[in-house]
Amino acid sequence: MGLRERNKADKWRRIVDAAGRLFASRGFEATTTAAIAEEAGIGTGTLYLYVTSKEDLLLAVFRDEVGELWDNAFALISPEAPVVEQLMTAFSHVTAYHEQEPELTRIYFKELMFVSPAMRSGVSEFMRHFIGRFAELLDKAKANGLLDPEVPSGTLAHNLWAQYYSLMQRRYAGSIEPESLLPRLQRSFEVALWGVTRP
Amino acid sequence: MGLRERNKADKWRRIVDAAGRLFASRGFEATTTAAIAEEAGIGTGTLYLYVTSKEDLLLAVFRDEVGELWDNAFALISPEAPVVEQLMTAFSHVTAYHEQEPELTRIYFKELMFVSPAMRSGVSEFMRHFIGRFAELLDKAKANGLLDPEVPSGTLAHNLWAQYYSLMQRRYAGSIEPESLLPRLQRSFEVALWGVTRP
Amino acid sequence: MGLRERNKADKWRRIVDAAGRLFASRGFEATTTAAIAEEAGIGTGTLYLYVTSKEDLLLAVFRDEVGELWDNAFALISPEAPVVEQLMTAFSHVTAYHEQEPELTRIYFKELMFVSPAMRSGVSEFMRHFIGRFAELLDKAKANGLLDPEVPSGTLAHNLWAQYYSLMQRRYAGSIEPESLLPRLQRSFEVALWGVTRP
Amino acid sequence: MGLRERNKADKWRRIVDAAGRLFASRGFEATTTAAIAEEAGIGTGTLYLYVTSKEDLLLAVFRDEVGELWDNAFALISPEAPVVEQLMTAFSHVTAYHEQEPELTRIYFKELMFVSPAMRSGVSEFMRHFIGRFAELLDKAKANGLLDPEVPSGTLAHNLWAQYYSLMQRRYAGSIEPESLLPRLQRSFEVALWGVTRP
DNA sequence: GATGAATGAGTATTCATTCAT
DNA sequence: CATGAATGAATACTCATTCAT
Repeated sequence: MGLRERNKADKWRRIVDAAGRLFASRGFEATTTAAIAEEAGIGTGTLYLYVTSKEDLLLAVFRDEVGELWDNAFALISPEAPVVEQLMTAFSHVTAYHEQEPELTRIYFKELMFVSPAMRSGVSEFMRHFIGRFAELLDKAKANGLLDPEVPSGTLAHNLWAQYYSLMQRRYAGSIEPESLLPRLQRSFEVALWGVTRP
Repeated sequence: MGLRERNKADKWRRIVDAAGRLFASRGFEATTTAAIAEEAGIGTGTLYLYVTSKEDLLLAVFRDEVGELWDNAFALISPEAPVVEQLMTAFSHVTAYHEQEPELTRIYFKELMFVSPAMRSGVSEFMRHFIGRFAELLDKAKANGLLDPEVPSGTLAHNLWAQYYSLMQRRYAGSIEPESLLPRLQRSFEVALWGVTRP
Repeated sequence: MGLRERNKADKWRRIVDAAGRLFASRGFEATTTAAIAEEAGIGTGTLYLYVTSKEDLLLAVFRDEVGELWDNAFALISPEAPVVEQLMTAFSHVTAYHEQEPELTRIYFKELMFVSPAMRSGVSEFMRHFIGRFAELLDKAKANGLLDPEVPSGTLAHNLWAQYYSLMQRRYAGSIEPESLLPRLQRSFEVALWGVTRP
Repeated sequence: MGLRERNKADKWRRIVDAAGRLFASRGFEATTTAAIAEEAGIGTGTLYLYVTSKEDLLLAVFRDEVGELWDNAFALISPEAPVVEQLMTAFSHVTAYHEQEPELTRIYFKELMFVSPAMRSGVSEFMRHFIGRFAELLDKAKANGLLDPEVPSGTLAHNLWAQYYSLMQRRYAGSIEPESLLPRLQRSFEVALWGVTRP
């Protein structure tokens, strides 16, 4: 990596960090691109050499933070544990993290679903990736005799994700209390897997 | 009903109809409250004798239209049919209707989840009501021997609703194609009910 | 006074009291006529049977409160005291009272000077009246040998009033500190009367 | 002065001129910021790179116009003339000018006294500056034997200014006739200086 | 006398994005 | 590569007042 490239990578880091900090403390709309540029120590115009829009910047922050978060979450799973336990291990790690930055999380769930066409695929891809990893998890569970081998892993993974997503949306829209999130999630999973898990 | 009351009810109808029409054709943000008032044939200030905000108006339109829609959808169900078929009868009625007004539907799924605190309970209540009706449907299915009586109806109803909601959000965010909506929904339901339906 | 008249006088009292209370606590612009009507226990339209405008109402409150205030202030004066002392007796009574309701006082000095043509004479008359009483006070002082008999009482009274008014405006515009008001006023009067008072 | 700086100074001039013209012809409230921007040949947003609010703009116009006006007024004074004559020379110049733009003058006296906290110091400073110049004038008069050296120049200057200000407010509130302004002012000054001027 | 439903005018300001330098 | 001055679109909501009942 040359000096120029290192310089560029460094700026990119400063931008993503600055944006994350500001979004978390002020909210998405209340954060101006000028403030982000200043916090990152660059000119307002320079920002647009790195991203195409403010939304794009949010996506970058999201991918950076939440991608790593899920990677860590998957690493915690014991493939021999009962399926619901496996799921809860991963999801409770993620929700615990999100609870530390409720404002930023709120933004993710509010802004990221209805995003401009250009960004849409970025979000979809992200989700597809992790839904895919859940499908793999389910396949492994089948191999370990923990799950009915007949049930389609892909669709089941989608369903589980939808359960999670729905609950998180309601949580961060303010419709359900923080403390009821995990119990509800566990019950959702238990019911979703009712009749297909093998002792 | 006295003259004044009839007059008031009539104005309310004109307002909700006008708002629905305009939201559907121009979108939520692009529709000005002044345009709604004009379309309804009242003064701009009069609008606020009936509604506390533009958001409140959207909620009114939603309740008015979608409430009836779901009432009709439930009326179509044959309680003796297999559970997935029952579900698909109701949901396909609803989705078919929504496909006729994609812009308005998009607004519902985009705007109505993250609504200001004052309106939040209105939305939650609406959903809880229809999720409750699905729970009743499941209870009946249990009584008819179509469903494992052990599985908790309430949580299962929530799960099914989350499946629907998730798919609709992706559909109207532009992430999945219209024609794949119903097949995906059916597969979701089949998997969600896997191992708990009784022939 | 017949029952009807008493009723009317009673309502008028309730209106002026309500308006005074609300102006003092919320400010002039922030107080709606509807709120005043409610506080007074009458209908919104009824208000306009007693006043012609919100401004008119402010003037009524002003006359009611400040008229009595100045009457009391003049009653405190000892005509044999040195002129500056006489003045300070009256003015310090008035300013002390005003300091208890700074918001309302602010409104008087901000709103009442530039009032719509219809109300203008009401305000002018009020001031002329009390300036006239100061002129009388000065005439008495001349008779008592406390003041140069050559100096025109009317113009001098106007000057003293202008000194007071100017200081009060600055005080309630926030340009000078409360505690410096009286010392400044006294110095102003001393200089205004420099060379014309007789020991 | 570089090109960019000249460009900026030029824009600032165009803005202040445009605002002054529009305020004078339409009034303060009736003048929209959009109209000012258009008249100045800049974008509506650009205005706010030069000014923090519409009120701030009014203050700028005031300082620009009235500051120069008073500077010219002081230049006309002959320090050897009797004090009242010196004062009238300056004040009559100012009032004559103001009479040419009564609407703008009305705005100054109505809006500028009760201004938002952020702007307050700007107004105070302006007045203090010119009151200070009157104090100097009085000091010179003392040196020339025209004024009792005992009387405090600062307070007397404040008093004279209050006389002027009070009369102007009444004039532009519509309470006194244009033609009576100068005679009243002269009488006010004569009485204010009664017993302290030396032949 | 009393009511209160209806009216409708009216605008400062922000900020994502661009592009000339 | 980097900058930051310039742009301009875009609108919900309040509330004093009236007048039909």
